[in-house]
Amino acid sequence: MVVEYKTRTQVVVEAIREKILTGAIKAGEPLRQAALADELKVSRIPVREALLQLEAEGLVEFEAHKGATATKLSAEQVTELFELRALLECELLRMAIPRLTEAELAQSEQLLQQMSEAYQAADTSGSWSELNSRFHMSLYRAANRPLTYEMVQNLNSNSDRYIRVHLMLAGGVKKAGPEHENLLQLVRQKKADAACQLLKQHILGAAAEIKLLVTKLDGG
Amino acid sequence: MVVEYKTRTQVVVEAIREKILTGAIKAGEPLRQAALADELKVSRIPVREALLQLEAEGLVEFEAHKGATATKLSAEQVTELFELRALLECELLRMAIPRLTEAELAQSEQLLQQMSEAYQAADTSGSWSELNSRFHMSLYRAANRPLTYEMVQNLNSNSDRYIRVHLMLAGGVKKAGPEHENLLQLVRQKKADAACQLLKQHILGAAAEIKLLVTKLDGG
DNA sequence: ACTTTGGATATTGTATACAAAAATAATCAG
DNA sequence: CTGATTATTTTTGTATACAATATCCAAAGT
Repeated sequence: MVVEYKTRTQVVVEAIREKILTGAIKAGEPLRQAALADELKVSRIPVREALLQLEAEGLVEFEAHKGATATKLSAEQVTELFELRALLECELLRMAIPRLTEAELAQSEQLLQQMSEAYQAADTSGSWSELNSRFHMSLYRAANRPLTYEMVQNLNSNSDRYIRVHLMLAGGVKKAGPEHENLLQLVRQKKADAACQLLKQHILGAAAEIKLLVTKLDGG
Repeated sequence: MVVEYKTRTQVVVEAIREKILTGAIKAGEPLRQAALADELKVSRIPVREALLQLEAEGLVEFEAHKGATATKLSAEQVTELFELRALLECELLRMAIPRLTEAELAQSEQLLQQMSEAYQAADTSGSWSELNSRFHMSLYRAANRPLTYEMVQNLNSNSDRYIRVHLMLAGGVKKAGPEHENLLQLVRQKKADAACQLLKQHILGAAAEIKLLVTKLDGG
C-alpha cells in the first residue's frame, strides 16, 4: 500500500469537491478564493490550483477576473451528461464482460449488499451515492480502458451531484436496487447485449426523472 | 466581437500546448517550471496553472514534488484514444447531420479547400493538422452537444500530436483528402449511417497506422 | 426618478520570497 | 573501488505582497 503523500492543493480539491457534491455549495454559487483559503487554513495559491482542477472535472466554472462558480447545468446539459454516461458506460461494460473474473463480480455484489444496508439505514445522501458510483465503476475496471474509465468517473461525479440533490427525494433510489441486481446477474451470465441495454435504460431512466425535477426548479 | 482579454496563464497554456503539439517538446520530456517561466517572461505561478490545465487536457502529466512531463502514451492508449474519438465523433455526427445548414456545410467545404492548398504547399506539419481538426469539429457543432464537443476537442488535440509526428511521413495525409470529401458528400445527402461508418473507418484507419509507428519506435 | 461618472472597495491575477521535498554531489567506512 | 550516508543543489509547493481588473456606491447632471 502506497502512503500517498498529499499536497495541500489535493486536500483542498477534495474538500471543495465534497462541498459541491453534498450540496453544501449549491449550483451557481460563487466560490471566493479568499474565503475558501481562510476556511481551509491555506493561502489562495492552493485554492486557485484546486479550483482549476475542479474546473477540469466540470464541477466548477472559471471566468477570468470574475472568479469561480459551482457549475450549474441546464436541463439540456443534464440530459447530455446522462446520455454521454449511457454511451460510454455501455461501451465499457461491453468490453469488461468477457474479462470480469468471479472475484471481481463478488466485489460488485458486496457493494450492492452495502448499498442495500445504507438504504435501510436511511443513509441515502452520502454513502448510498458513493456506493452507487463504486458499484458502477467496479463493473468497468476489467475493460482495461484507463482513459475512458477516467472520463466516466468524472461524468459520474457530476451526475452524482444531481442524483443526491434531486433523486433521493423521489423514488429513484428504490427502483435502483432491483435494477442493479438484474444488471449484475446479466453480467454474470455474460449476456452483453442484454446487460448493456439494461444499463442504458437504468441511466437514461434516472436522467428522465432528474430532468423533470431540474426543469421544475428552474421554472419555478 | 468580444475582445477577449487574455490572462498570462492563458498565453502560457497556448505556448506550451503548441510546443507539445509541434513536437518541440517531445513525449516524456520533463517540463521545468523555472525554465518555462524564464523563457516566457512570467513568474512560475502562471506556468504552474498552465501546466495544471494542460494536465486536464491530457497533454501533460503532473506528479507531486517531481514536476510535469509531456504525456507519453503507450500503443494501447493510442488505440483507446482513437477508438474513443470514433465512438464520440460518430455520435456527434449522427446528431449533427439533420441540423446542419447549407451555410455550415459550405464552411466545412472551404476548410477542405484550404487543407488541399496547405497540402500542395507542403505545409503538412502546422496548418494541415490545424485545418484537419477544424474540419472535423465543423461537422459536429450543429449537434448542439457542448459537453461532448469539448471532450472530442481535447481528444483531437491529443491525437493530433501523434498525427503530426508520425503520419506526416507516411501516406496518411494523402489518403485523408478523398475520405474527407466523400464524408462531406454523405453528410450533405443526410446519409447518417453511411457517413458515420466512413468516419469511423477514417479515424480507425489512421489509428492503425499510427499504432504501427508507435510500437515500432517503442520497440526499437 | 434615471442614467452617468468617478472613486472606494472587493476580488482576482501575478511576482517575489520562503519552505519542503527530491535529486545530485561529496564524504567516508569497508 | 564500492556502497552507504550525509551535505549541497535543484526543483517543486505554498505564503505573502503587490498589481490589475471588476464591482459597488455615492454624487452630479439631466
